Amino acid sequence: MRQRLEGLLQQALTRAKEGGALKLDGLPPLIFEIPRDASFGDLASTVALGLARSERKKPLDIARIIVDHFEDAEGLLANTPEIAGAGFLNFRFSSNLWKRCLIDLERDGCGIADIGRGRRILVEFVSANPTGPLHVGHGRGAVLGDGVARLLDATGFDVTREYYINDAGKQIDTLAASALARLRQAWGDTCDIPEDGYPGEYLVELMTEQRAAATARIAAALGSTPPTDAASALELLRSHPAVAARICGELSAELLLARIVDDMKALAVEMDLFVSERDLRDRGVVGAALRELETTGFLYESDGARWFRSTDFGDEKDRVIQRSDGELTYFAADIGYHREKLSRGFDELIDVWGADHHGYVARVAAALRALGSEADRFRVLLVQLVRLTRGGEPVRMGKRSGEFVTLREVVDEVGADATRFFFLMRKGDSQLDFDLDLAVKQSSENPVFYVQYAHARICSISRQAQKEGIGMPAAESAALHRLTAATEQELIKALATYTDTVEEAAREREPHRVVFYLMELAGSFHRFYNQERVITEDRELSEARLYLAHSAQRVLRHGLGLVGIGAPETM
RNA sequence: GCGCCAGUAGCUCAGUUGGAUAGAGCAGCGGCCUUCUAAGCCGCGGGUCAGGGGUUCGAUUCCCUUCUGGCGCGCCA
Repeated sequence: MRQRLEGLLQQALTRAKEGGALKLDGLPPLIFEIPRDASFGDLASTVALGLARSERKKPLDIARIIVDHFEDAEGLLANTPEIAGAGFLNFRFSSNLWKRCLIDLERDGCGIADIGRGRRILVEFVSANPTGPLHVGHGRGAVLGDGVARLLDATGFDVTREYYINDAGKQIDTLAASALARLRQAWGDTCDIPEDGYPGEYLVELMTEQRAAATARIAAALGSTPPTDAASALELLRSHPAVAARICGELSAELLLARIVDDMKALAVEMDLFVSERDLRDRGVVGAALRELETTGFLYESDGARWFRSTDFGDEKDRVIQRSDGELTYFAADIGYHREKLSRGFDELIDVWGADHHGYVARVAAALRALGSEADRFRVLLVQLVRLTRGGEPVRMGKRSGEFVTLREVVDEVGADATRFFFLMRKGDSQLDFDLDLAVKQSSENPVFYVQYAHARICSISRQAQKEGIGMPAAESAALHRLTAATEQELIKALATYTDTVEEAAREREPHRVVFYLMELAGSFHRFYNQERVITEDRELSEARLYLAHSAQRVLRHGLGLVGIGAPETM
């Protein structure tokens, strides 16, 4: 919608400049906004207000100049732009222009602009350690990352979705020790899991289930025959704890990752790539990154450790990348990983992290700068943790206690659509209260149904129309000028802002804007539906309304697809 | 103590790179189905945009400050 008007306004400014009426040193931003009050027109621009200072003229005078140079050869506007208030330019659309807006929606992808132009973006998200099932917080990150990826995809970016597997380091060691203890327990041993191990029930189930397979794998690694009774199995596990732990760690990480993948799939989230930390280390990626930093002089030794000079790029303090005991830090691995991302030729890197890691942003950004990347090629989207409540009572979560409501439980309870919708109803960096009782209800309080219902209603109208032999008119021949009722006008306007909304959401990487738009569009449709009948005796009017309803259906389906939610034909 | 994010209606939250009279959902009250799906629609009430100062034609939006909440500040991951 904005796009349609931008050209005209730009031309007026150019003419004014050529005629010497305006100086226009730089390209002024053409800011359009939808006026709150319909009496101010359909679209307003504040460009005259913005130019006041640089032109050293009164906003009203500038507005006058712009209007004087304004030409509308195609009759897109209902009248010449009005000047109002301090210098607003108010534009009122002609039915001709509204029609074009609706026709635009018929193009591929609803006519959304190609703002990406094929730029390659890597979106890394979830990346949960394979040490347990996903919890609700992971789910929010998964849905946000996936939503951003879908948005970028729809706006012409070449998107890759990636999951980084932390399958090396301490957490995996802890998992290995915990899994081994559970395996021994499964054979009847009375041993405890380690002090700060993973106490969750899922590991008990997993290792009980995998008792024979895990033990056989350990035996195979040791070159011995698989034990058949509990006594010899325990004998094997006790006499070779290191090998047993390693195998237990590998096996459980493998199976837990498979479970994570399955949990994401249940939420309609799928990755293009999985990158293993261990694999990166084995390939020498981390070492290469550190050597590069060494060569370029960003590393130094102090107190027996090696530090990265992250303060050179705005971090609060320098960070250790190799401890005095020779062990590389987690940060070192992350530097390697991000350098490897750059080496794959992406134009931009997006990481979705839990907000509790925000202190980490500056150092990774610093590392990327040190490796030669521009500052704006890396962006972190932070997701606040989810506060889960049930019956008003907060549900305690956390791997420490081993008791938490898993993402899978929530999805099984309320469905993928509602779960995604709830997660995307809030801005990523604001806290989210997820009321399970509310989400389970599947009643009118649950807004996802409100939007889906609008879509299903339109499908129902289509079926009815078909039954009565009323066909969809071609866009050009539809009598859209007959759609003059207030609810019809409101619906047309809502539809016309769709592409603007999507483009804005993509630019800001904020899928929640699409969700809010869909709720508003659904509201506009429901009001229209209640006010006017689509199928009437008046053939021409019926077809025009049918065309309008179909436009709404197309946008609803597209928008729901953008946030990964189904568009049901019946409910 | 320092840093990041937040504070908007009873509750949960939007608020379009600073714009015109600050919005939605839920909760509360009252209406609307012989007609395309009532999981819907219409109406009513509800605010010191946490407080204070500054920047300017104009501030919920930007800057400073105070208060409150969450998180982060390790040779942990």
